[in-house]
Formats: sequence, structure tokens, C-alpha cells
Amino acid sequence: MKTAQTAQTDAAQVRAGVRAGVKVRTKAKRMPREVRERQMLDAAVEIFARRGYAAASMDEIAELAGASKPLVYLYLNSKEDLFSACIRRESEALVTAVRSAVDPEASPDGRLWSGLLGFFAHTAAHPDAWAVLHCQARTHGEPFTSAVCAMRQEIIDVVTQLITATAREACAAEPAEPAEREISGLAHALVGAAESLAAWANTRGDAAPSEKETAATLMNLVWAGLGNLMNGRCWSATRP
Amino acid sequence: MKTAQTAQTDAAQVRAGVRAGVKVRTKAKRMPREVRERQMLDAAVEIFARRGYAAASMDEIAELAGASKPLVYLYLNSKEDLFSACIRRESEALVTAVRSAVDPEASPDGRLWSGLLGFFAHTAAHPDAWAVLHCQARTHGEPFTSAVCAMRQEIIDVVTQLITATAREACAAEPAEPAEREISGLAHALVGAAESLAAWANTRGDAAPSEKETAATLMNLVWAGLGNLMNGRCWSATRP
Amino acid sequence: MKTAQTAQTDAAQVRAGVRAGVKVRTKAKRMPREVRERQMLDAAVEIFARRGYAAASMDEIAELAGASKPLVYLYLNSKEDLFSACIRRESEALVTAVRSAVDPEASPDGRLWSGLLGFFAHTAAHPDAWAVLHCQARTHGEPFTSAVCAMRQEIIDVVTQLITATAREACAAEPAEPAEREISGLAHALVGAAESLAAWANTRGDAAPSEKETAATLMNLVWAGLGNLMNGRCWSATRP
Amino acid sequence: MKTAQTAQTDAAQVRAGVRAGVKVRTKAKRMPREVRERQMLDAAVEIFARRGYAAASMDEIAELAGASKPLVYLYLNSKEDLFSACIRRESEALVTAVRSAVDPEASPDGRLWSGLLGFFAHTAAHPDAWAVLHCQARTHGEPFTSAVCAMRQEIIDVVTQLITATAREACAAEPAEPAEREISGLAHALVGAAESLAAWANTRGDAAPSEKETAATLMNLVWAGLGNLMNGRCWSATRP
DNA sequence: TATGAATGAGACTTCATTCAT
DNA sequence: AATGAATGAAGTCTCATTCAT
Repeated sequence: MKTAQTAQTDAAQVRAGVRAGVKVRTKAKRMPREVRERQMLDAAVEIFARRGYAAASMDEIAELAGASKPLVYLYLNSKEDLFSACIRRESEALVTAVRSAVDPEASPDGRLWSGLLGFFAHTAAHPDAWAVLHCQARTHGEPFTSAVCAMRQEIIDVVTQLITATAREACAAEPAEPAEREISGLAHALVGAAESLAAWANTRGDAAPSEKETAATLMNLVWAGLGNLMNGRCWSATRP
Repeated sequence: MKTAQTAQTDAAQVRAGVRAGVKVRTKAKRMPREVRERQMLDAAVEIFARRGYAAASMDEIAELAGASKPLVYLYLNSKEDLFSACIRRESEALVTAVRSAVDPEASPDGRLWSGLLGFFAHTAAHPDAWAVLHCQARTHGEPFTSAVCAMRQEIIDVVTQLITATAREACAAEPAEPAEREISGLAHALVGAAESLAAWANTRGDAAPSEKETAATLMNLVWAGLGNLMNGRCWSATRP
Repeated sequence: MKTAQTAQTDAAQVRAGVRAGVKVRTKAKRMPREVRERQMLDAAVEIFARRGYAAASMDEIAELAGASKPLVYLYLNSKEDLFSACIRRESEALVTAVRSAVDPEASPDGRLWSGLLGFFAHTAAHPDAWAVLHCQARTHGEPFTSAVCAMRQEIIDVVTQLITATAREACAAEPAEPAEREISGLAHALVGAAESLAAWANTRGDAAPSEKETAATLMNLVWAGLGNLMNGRCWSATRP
Repeated sequence: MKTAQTAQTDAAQVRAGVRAGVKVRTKAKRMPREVRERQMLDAAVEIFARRGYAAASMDEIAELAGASKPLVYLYLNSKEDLFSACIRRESEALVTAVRSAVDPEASPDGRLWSGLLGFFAHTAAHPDAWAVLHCQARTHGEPFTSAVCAMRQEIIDVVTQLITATAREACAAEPAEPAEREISGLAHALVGAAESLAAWANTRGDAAPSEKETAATLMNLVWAGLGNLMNGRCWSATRP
């Protein structure tokens, strides 16, 4: 990643130079394909996030990547393929981030907490990537939707495990373990809430809450409910 | 809404006729501006939802509205203005629906419950409208962001009020009212959780939970947490 | 046809003006679709003939038609469709020309002669059309090849009838009528020879033979052979 | 030709290997220029025939030749030059084939017969080459027309000689030798008839006539006419 | 001898938008 | 109130061609 960052910086300098009209001789020509491709994906994620899939132009992406349009097509085939490649790369990065954030030594709620923290940290650190995954990829046709769904399912699986573990420990005495279906619903709700929160946090450029604050908000919202559920206590519409 | 529905139906008939090659004399020329405009907005919402703002074409919208393109421009000025008009109309409809769904006689959590039910009912009944408000409107640049933000905020406000009221009543004694920012976050989390749940419920064709069951799952998950929050009891990362 | 010719002339004047840099106000705007479409087809045939299908550019066609490119696409959809439309129009014109050139009152060879004359006259009068049908349309993929084949088959049918009639009359006494297969082969050979001759005549811009000369060449080549065949006299490879 | 065939086969193997994903070490680097060039021409002829000049891509040609694009340019300069080289090579091959097919001991019509057989055999054996010479080469602008005309002329010349010889001997007494122009026309007509016949024969999968039968049909059709022409006997439009 | 990296130019196509009736 | 005719601008994508190694 370091290399990519560096390269990106170079490209940015180059661009700035070009924009200013200075004929930069530093145009960083002839770099290995791997590096160029990374730059292109970086640029694409940024532009897709800023403009949306349809409004993003390959011209702009190429310029931001510091390469010519034909090169982008040579390496990435088409706008659709480029978008897919972005989704693939960013999905994997996100899933990896969440997985490796969970502290397996911690208590049940500690594990949930650390997972959430990882999720919010990653989305906060890569807001463009998150915008692409959350807002763009789901809106546009099949090749993309399914790619995102797969990633989402992976995350839901992780969360499901966390919740189940929590439940099992919370009431080890009398395991009023809820039906699998209910747990699945809870996981979906939790992930949806987290996604929405992450998007919300990202759009508050001025006073964005830290990832800890965001994670805490979510824990506060759901932790008690999860605990109750595991003990068989439910809210009922007719209760009051 | 009834009127809109009727108009929409008319338009559909017209379209069907046109597609079938039947030279419909019913192409309903010379209808009052008010009606035509409604048809146009109906069509626009549908197309914007289906294709996204950038990919939606004025041609398709005009055809779906059963009018000629110059007429669309005469009445609605530009694609941007058309989009704004869609957002305005649908935002108001949603806010109205939620407001009138809340039973003012009910207990605090009963009010939240009824408000959520109203929200889910409306968004489920008008998925295109919700798609435009939720997915499209927030993605696109300045002209819209501003046009939308006010309205989106209003929607969040309704939910926020429900939450706040719940809180205030729950601990009338010492109202440890959380910061507005936190409440806004909670509202977003709630909406995200609800959406995710709804989508999940829809994919379980065999044993899809009823709308009420889904809402109950959500209440179970968050109600206790909301109560705690209002009483100043928080989950803490360092607890265990 | 007269109208088309006139329109074409107008367009040519306009073009000349444009090319010369004179801002022609006569740009003949806003003419009925039918007329514009004809102009476009005229232009397309000319350009396709001059450059070949692949090398022809829609820009050039549009300019020659005196219209903007979007209009060409509005009326004719795509390069492929435009090409198909050219083929359809020119095929029909050619078949009609040949059919109506045959003098039904004439003697057998007179009928063949008049048909050939009609063919060569038409191809000489519309060299671009013939170039498109003969050279371009057959070289490029399916949609076109079959369209041309159908036309060719029609012409072959006409020729087959002519030959058959010739045969029947030539040896009414002892009808050594050749097998249907042989007649079919002869018709194909005759049509192929005519096509090749027409193309050859068209490319000799300087000293192109008249259609009568061309037709006579072909008659001279095949008439005696046809007569012999009808009387059962064959050339044999082993004869000498 | 044998060598070319071999080279072509090699290239095909290489390609197959590459396509199958097998990292062929046989990719035969560092082969003598002569061989490489032959492979390139083979590939070019194939692609030009399949796609047409304009639609053929240097990329595809290079890949099919098993070489890199810069190498193609190094050896053959440009697309135009490559095309010219193809034409040159294939023209010479065809002329040679026809020349050496003529049996100089045979009678006049026997020589025509053997020449035609040779021509048909070669064009049938090298359909791509013939397609390039016949369909592509004559359609495209100046650089080629000139490069081709000489060679095409040479081919026509061979046929012309056969016809002329036939004529001269047939009526050695009073050689009413027709104008050169007429002979050229006859040659074109012959070739056209032959092509059409060949195509027709190929489509009759069930009962396709043999190559000799086809040639005989053609001889039957034209031999008598040729004889007459050489003796000054013409068909006349006003005869009947 | 051979090639991976790179691009300027230009192709087809679509779109938001306007004019004249 | 309504529309058929028309277009400038911009988008995606491909291609022949060249550097630098």
C-alpha cells in the first residue's frame, strides 16, 4: 500500500504541474503495469465516489491516474470492468479489515465492539471506497450488485458469529438461544445500521465523529436489546 | 395520492397503447397543466429510481409521461429542476405519511412503534420514491444536495422526535438528554437497520416475516438501548 | 426520384458552400423527415461506395447529407442500420430496373438482351449503388450478406426464366432440355459474369464502355454456348 | 508454398498454445527475419480477408503472427505497406500457379481449359489470398490501387492470353482479333462467372458438382461464343 | 532480435436542450 | 397547449503508431 500511496502522490504532483501549464518532464513515464494499475484503481475509486458511476468520466479518471485513456482501457478493459475491479479490491480490503479487527481474546461484547470499531475505522479511513461500495455499487445493474452482496454476506457472517457467541455466553445458564432466523435478522439489522451510520459519519465532513464515537453510538443502541433478547425478554407491541 | 395513482394508471394505458402500435386517439392531448405535471413527476420518479439521476434520460421520461420533450421542458425547465421537483414532492409525501401515522394517544414507545410502522408502510408502498430520496438524492452535487438536505432533515427529524419523546418520558425525572448529534446518529442507524431488515425479509420468499414481525424485531433490538441511553446508562468499552 | 435528385443537388450546393467557408444561410433547415432521410441515404451510398463500410465515417455522411450527426442517428439508428437501409433501397431499385427492362414481346434472345441491357444501364447509372451492393455488402457480416443474397436470388430467378424460355423455343422440335441443375448453374454463371462486367465497366472512368457495348460483350460470349447447350452439343474436355 | 504452409502451421500451433494458456516456450523467439516475415504475411492475409482492410487490426495480425506489434512495424513499416506486401506476394503466387498450369502442348481450348483449372484450383486452395486480391484490394484508395493494379492486370493478362491464343488458332486464316478492351471485358466476365459458379457449387452441399464439372459447365457456356468472336461472328441485337 | 509501455486522433453514439410551427 | 425537427457537446472505446529498453 505504501508504494501505491507514494505513486499516487507523484501522480498528483504531476497533475498539478500539468494543470498549471508547466510542462512537467517528471511525467513519471514507463512504470510497471502493476503500479499503474493501482494508480488507476485509486483514481477510479475517487472519481466514482465523487461523481457516481454514470456521471464519472473515463477522461477524468485517466487524468487523475496520470495516464492516458487508452492505457486505462488496455489495462482495465471497460468502464464496467474498471468499476468491478474497484468493488473487488475495496470489498476485500474492507472484509479483511473487519476480520482482523476482531480481538479473539476479548469478552463477547468486546469482540463485537472491536469488530464495529474496525468497520468504522476502515470506512472512515477510506470514505471514497465506502461511498463506492455503499452508494454506487448497489444502485447499478447486475455485475456489481452481486459482487457487493457477496462482500456484505461475508460481513454478516462475521457479525452473526459475534452475536451468537455473545448470546451463548450471556446466558450460559439457560440458553434461551433464539431461533436461527431471528439471529439472522438481527445481524442484518445490525449491519444495516452500521452501514448507514458509516455513510452518515462520512458525510459530516466538518464535525465527523470519531470511529470510536460512532461505534459507541451503535453499541449503546443495540447492546441492551441484544442482552434482553438472549434472556428471552421481548418488547411487545401490546405491552403498554 | 389517489389522484396521482389514477393519473399514473392513465399514463400507463397510453403508453401500452403506443407500444402496441395502436394509434391511440386517447393520447389525451390538451389536458390541464396540473395533470400533465403530475404525470411527468410520476414518470420522472420511476425513471430516476430505475436508472439513477445521471443515467436517466429525458427522452425516456417524456415518453413514459406520454408527453413530448419540449413540453417537459416548458413545465419543468431542466433535468435538474425536474429532479428537485421530484424530491420536493416525495419528501413531503413521506413526511406527511409518517406524521399522520403516529398515534398521539399512545405511550412513548407505542408512538415510536406506530411512526416506524408508518414509515415502513410508506416506503414499501412507494419504493421508487424512497429510492430517489435515499439513494439518488444524496449522491449528486450541489444543486440537489441543498434541495434535498432540508427535506431529508425533516424526515430524520420526525424519527428524532419520536426517539426524543420516548426518552423524555422514560426518564422524566432527570432528562439526561443526549447531544443532538448522537440522536441524529441514532436515527440514521435506525433507518439503516430498518432498510436492511426489509431487504432481508424480502429475499426470504418461503418464510418471509410479516411487516409487523420485522418491525418487532427492530424494536426488540433497539428499544432497550434507547431507554438506557435516555437514562444516561451507557455501554462502555472498558466495562468487561 | 426526381425529388430526391433535386434535394441531393441542393445538399451538394450547401456543402460546396460550407466547404468553401461561406456561411451559407441556405442551410435548408427544417425539411420533412422523408426528404431528409432520402438525402441521408443518398449521402451514405456515396460515402460507403467511396470509402468502404468500415472506413466510412458517420461524420462525413452527415456532412454530405447536410445534416448533423445526431439527426442521422435519430432517423437511422446506427451505422449498421444505415447500411442495411442503403442495401434495401438499392437492391429494390436494381431488381425493379431489371424486371421492368425485359421486353415481354421480344424473341427469346431479345428478352435476355433487354434484361442485360437494363442491368447494365442501371448499374452504370448508379455506380455507387452498385459498388455498395457488389463490393461492400458481400464482404461484411450477416445482416448485410443475406439482404444482398435475397436480391441476387431474385435476379437469378429472372435470368433462369429467360434462359429456360430461350431453351424451350430454341429447340422446340426436340426439347433436349438440360437438367434443372445445369440451368441453375448457367444462370449463376451468367449473373456472375454480368456482375463482374458491370464492376469492371464502372471502374474504367475514362473510357467506360456504354451499357450496350457491355451487354453485347456478354451476349457474344454466352449466346452461342447457350444455343449449343440447348441442342445437346457440349464441349468436352477430352474432345481434342 | 510448402515452406509457407509449414510456417503457417507453426504459427497456428504457437497460437493454440497461447490460447490454451500453456506458456509455450516454443514461442519461438529469435527466428530468422525471413521466417518471421512470412508468418506475418500469412497472418495478415488471413485477417485482411476475414475483416477487410479497414476493419483489420494490427493487434490481431501481430497476435496471429505470434510476434509483438513493434516487430511487425520494424519489418513491414505500416499497415499500408503490409497490405501491399500481401498483395504482391499473393499476386505472384497466383500468376505463377496459373502459368504453370497451362499445358503448352495442348490444343487451344485445351490450354484455356487447363489454365482455368489451374486458376480455380489455386483460388480454391487459397481463398483468403483470393479474397484479398479480388475483394479488398480493389476497393481501397490510392496507395493500394496502384500497388494492386499492375498485379491484377497480370492475372487478367494470363487469362487474356489464353483466350487470345484460343482465338488466334481457331481462325488462323483471318484473325479478326477483337479490340483489347473487349478481351479484357471477356476476361472479367469469365472470372466473374467462374466465381459465381464456384460459390453456387459450394452451397449445394448434397449434390455439389465436382470441380471439373463446374469448369465444364463454364466451358460449355463460353467456348462456342469465344470461337465465334474470334471468327468475327457476333450476336447482334437486331438479328431476330 | 524483440517487446512492454504509452498515446494522439478519431470512431460511433447519446443526451440535454432549443427553435419554429 | 403541444410538437416535429434539429444540434453542440460530451462520452466510451479502438487503432495505428512510437519510445525506451
